[in-house]
Amino acid sequence: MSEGIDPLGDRPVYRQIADRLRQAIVHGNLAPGARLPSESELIERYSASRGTVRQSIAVLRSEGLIDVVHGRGAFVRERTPIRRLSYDRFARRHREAGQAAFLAELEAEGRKAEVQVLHVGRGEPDSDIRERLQLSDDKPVLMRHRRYLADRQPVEVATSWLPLELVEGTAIVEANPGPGGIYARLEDMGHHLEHFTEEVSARMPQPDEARALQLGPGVPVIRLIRVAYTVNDRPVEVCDTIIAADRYVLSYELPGR
Amino acid sequence: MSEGIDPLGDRPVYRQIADRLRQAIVHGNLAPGARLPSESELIERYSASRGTVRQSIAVLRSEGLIDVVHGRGAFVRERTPIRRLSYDRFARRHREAGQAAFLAELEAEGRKAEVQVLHVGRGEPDSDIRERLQLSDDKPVLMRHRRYLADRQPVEVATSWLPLELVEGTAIVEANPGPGGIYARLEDMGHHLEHFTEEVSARMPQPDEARALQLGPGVPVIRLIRVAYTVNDRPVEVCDTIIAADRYVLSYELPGR
DNA sequence: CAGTGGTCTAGACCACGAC
DNA sequence: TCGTGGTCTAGACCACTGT
Repeated sequence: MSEGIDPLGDRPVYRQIADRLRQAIVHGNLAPGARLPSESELIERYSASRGTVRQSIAVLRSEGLIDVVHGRGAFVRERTPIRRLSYDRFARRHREAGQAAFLAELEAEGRKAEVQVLHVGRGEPDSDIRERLQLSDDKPVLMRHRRYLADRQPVEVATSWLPLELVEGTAIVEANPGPGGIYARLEDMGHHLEHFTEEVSARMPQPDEARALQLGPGVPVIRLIRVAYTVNDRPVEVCDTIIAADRYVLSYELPGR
Repeated sequence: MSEGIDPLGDRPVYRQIADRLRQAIVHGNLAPGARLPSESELIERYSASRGTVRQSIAVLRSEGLIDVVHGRGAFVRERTPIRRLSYDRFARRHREAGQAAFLAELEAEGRKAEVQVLHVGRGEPDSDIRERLQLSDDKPVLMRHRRYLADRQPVEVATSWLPLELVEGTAIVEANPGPGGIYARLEDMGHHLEHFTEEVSARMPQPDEARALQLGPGVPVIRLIRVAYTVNDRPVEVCDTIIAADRYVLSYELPGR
């Protein structure tokens, strides 16, 4: 029973099988959460070898369409747009209310937010980060590395870099910088944050990122590099964030002129 | 010669091989453009079967680290941040200068920009697009589908949706809407564009997107949904853009308060 | 032509999950 | 225990790239 597969066609068998399964998924014949036919079933249905069938499964995996669980089977992944970052994320009123951006956002949605401070101390940023900080090579830099969870699921890891001479001896070098986070502390110190820039790109995760964010295969990450500027366009912080792309939507507002 | 691979370890052999190769890539021992050892070489070096070696190559492929060319070999992918969208992308002065945003940007960088209008006509948007347009189901919608190239390489495909009753009989329903693009035409008609929102997410491409953008495996896409508003927060256009993530960086500016 | 990667097969053993 | 997917092997034939 070749079931409409053409072993002699231009398109390889494993792709033809993947096409069939993909069709079923996007057309809803296989709903989110549904189990795909097992490998044995596919072998029989398409008269293909196990290797070929597994290759077709790998295609759908790399497309992020399914999750495969050892001993259970392959399942259509749930399509969840989930959350969004707002463009007024860094409004001063949030800092004054004693809420760091992440906590404020999630609390507004009734979610449980958690911040894990993984490391705080002197660090050596990549040259492009240092460049954004406009800091010469001999100046020491503070690194703050942390992970953010929403409803116990990791959603992003972030690394902040600040000139050490600016923050030495303040709460910013502590694991817990106090209410409102480090931006509130910078404001306390008279460093008013005038504007921010954000650069957004996307790529596949590195293995350590996939681990830290518990990413399934076929899930990319969004990389967000934010620079916080005080008066005179002086950069005071660079924050390098890796976001699980299946759990986030970023939202921005742009002026028309 | 197992070359330090442990066939009995917890970590599967193919992953151990992938780890070695990845190390060489990120540490620069294998520079961008360099050729990886051939499958035969890896088989010998690690005393593994061809299947296992190919599995390790597949890992690096799915991570977007290498490109494999039939008959030639596997090559370390070039890391090219390339271009960036600016936050003043929709400044009115560009429209007045008769330049649509994409063309203006690339020209400023000395690149060759091209726009291919693939389809213009009535279309049926998804319900979430219609929702963003704030248009009831019975109202007809104009669809403009196009592809953008930079230096002959496709970088994004975009689909714009506009209320048909707003644009019927204007240049906006033509393949070529004239200097400054459709935003300039909307302004001509008195629809001043006051602000825009952009939602950014990322995922792996669907097969048709991979084809249209000539994406290699392991390259995600950025999805950008922009809504253009005229006075009274009235949405006049929704633009749904799929961007090759290895060719773009998006750049935004945020106020501090 | 030789060397490369692309596809496919048939079989083996292992590890996980559910009953 | 049985069915599931995870890993690995040895071999085959094909298609593309370069000389």
